[in-house]
Amino acid sequence: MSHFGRSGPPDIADTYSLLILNISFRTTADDLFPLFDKYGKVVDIFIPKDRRTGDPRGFAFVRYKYADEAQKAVDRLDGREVDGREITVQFAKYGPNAERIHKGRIIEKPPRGRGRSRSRSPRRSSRYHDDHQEHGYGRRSRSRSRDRHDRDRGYRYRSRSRSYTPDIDKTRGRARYDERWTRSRSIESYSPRRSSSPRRGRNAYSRSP
DNA sequence: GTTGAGCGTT
Repeated sequence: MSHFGRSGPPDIADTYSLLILNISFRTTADDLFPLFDKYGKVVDIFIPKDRRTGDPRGFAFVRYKYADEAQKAVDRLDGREVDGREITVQFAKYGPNAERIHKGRIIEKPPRGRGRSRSRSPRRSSRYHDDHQEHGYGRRSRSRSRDRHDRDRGYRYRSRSRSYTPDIDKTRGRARYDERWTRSRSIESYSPRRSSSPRRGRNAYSRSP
């Protein structure tokens, strides 16, 4: 039975979330359920996936009903070999709503609105500190190897390409692909400034020695 | 067919 995550989170009121890292990309909740359920009562299992490609990111969340069972599972399944890879089991640090989690359990949010003294000065101290954070999405690259793969292919392709005739066939195929991408990109974000630099392209006409 | 630091939903 794999009705996990089929209808969203069932109940995260009194449940302890565990984070499973270093799992195989093909590992599913069904594969982890019998493993974690053996050490305790598993309430729900969720494996986040990429919304663009839809591929799993390589980690899963297992929610236990009791903390003692979760702790045991961490101590037991942590470092276990699953699907040929060693998985890492530990308590979740953050929550689904970006909330803090203590010992795998979500900390209740503080009541807002009522009881808040608005008579206080509007000046805040943590504001400046938070501002120091980087505004850009400097997150870790999900797959740096994949990028390298693409780049490597391009590099090899360029180095290998030394003829003029066979390029036509490939150029045509690539042109169509680029057109499709250009159309998609035009809708998302259009940069007229960029297009207004045809000179650069001509200037960058570097001849291969 | 692949990859490998990290923190979450139809």
